[in-house]
Amino acid sequence: MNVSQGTTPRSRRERPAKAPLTREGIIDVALGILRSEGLRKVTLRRIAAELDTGPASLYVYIRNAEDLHGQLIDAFLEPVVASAEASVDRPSVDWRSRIKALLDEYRRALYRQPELARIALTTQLSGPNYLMVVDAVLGALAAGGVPDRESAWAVDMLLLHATAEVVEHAEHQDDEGVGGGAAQSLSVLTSQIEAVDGAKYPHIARLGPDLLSGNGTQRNHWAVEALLNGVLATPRPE
Amino acid sequence: MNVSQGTTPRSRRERPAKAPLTREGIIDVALGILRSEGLRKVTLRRIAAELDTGPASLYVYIRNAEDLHGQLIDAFLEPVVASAEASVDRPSVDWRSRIKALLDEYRRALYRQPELARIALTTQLSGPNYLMVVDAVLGALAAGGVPDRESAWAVDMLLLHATAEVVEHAEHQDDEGVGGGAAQSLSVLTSQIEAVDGAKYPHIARLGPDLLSGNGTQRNHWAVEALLNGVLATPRPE
DNA sequence: ACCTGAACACCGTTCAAGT
DNA sequence: ACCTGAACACCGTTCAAGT
Repeated sequence: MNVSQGTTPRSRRERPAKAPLTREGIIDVALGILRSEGLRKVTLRRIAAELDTGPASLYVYIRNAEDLHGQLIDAFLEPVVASAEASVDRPSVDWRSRIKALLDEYRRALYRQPELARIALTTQLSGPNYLMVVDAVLGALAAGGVPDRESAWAVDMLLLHATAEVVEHAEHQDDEGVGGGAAQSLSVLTSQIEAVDGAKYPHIARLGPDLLSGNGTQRNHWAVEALLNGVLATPRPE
Repeated sequence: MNVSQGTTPRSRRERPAKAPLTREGIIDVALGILRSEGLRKVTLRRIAAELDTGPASLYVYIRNAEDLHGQLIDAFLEPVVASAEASVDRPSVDWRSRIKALLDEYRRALYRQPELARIALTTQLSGPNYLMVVDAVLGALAAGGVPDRESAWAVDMLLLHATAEVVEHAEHQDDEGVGGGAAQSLSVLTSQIEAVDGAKYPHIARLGPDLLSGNGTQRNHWAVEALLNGVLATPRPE
């Protein structure tokens, strides 16, 4: 039961405070809203309301809204770390497969909340889970015989590529029309490319719809493979 | 002179309409605000005010705010196209150098307005200038002997990497403290990495500050080199 | 068809005042 | 030191009503 029809005006003490007013409590509430309603609803006003206070109170614990959003990413990276730790126990697995699995898991985690991927790109990540992912990738690169000098720059490329891919290909939340959105935009894109002026854009016209071929996983596995081959073949200057 | 102290209330017809109420006029005004005050100020309300009307009027010509923001990118890509066309006239230049120059120019254009880079990542670009950049990269890849099948996927990787790099490394506009922001955050990062727990993150600890070595151009040229080597060495599956 | 005033339903952040 | 009410200065979008 517990259905309350008609809002009591100004009922300030309906429930006990869900969480204490601490940094952790604030992040907890933010994660709850994020999981149930998406990042767009994770606003300072909303969090404050959930904690039965005003938005001004949060500024004792957080610097600003972006600071808070950045904190949320690390929590979403937990499953990636879990799978990374599992893979360390099985070092027999090919190092390339290990990196691919790691990055697949990383992308999967971000796809769960693609708005976070955009934030991951702009804010400097330094949470424990993110560091663990970086460390795991470095470990696999070392196992594959990639020298440290090149690994140092390669890990950035690999994670940057994975993050950007999510940002680019995530469903730009439609709020409506759940099915077919991606498929439709693909067909729109295909006809756009087929209609391209061959005189102005000869190479696009020549390749045509093959520019859009393959699914996400296929393209990504090829991309990672190419990235690794390139890293192995390209010494860092001087 | 022309100093008007004290605002006349409701002075609706102070100046003649700056631009006609058309899609082009709207984009023109938006570009003006973008160049002089940054993307954050390019709001529908602000544009409408500049056109002496209300924000509701804009919805006859644009679908929504994101639609408008997407339109602005192509204008910023104009210098890239100019340099691309110049390089086509000098096909003697090494194809790798041509791609590097193209991507340098592309990144430079986005760095002028890094907020646009973020939008470039999320919205499906199909403006004439963007298509021209894609075509130029494809042309250079073909000149380098990269097979069409691989070029089709490689062009995406190259531009995705370039765009993401801008999003990641752009000064997160401080609104204050113009100088030293990047340098300071680098030193903060360096000390963070030096303080990392070697037991938990052995690989990060081993590489240490070398993870952050090199400047943007050095890292980017190496990244493009590695990307190209990888693309040349990695056939697309089946 | 095009345009608009006004409203709706919100934002993040600051600050003086309280405890 | 911590917390708050209230204000400041905004947003994008919708819609009934006008022309």
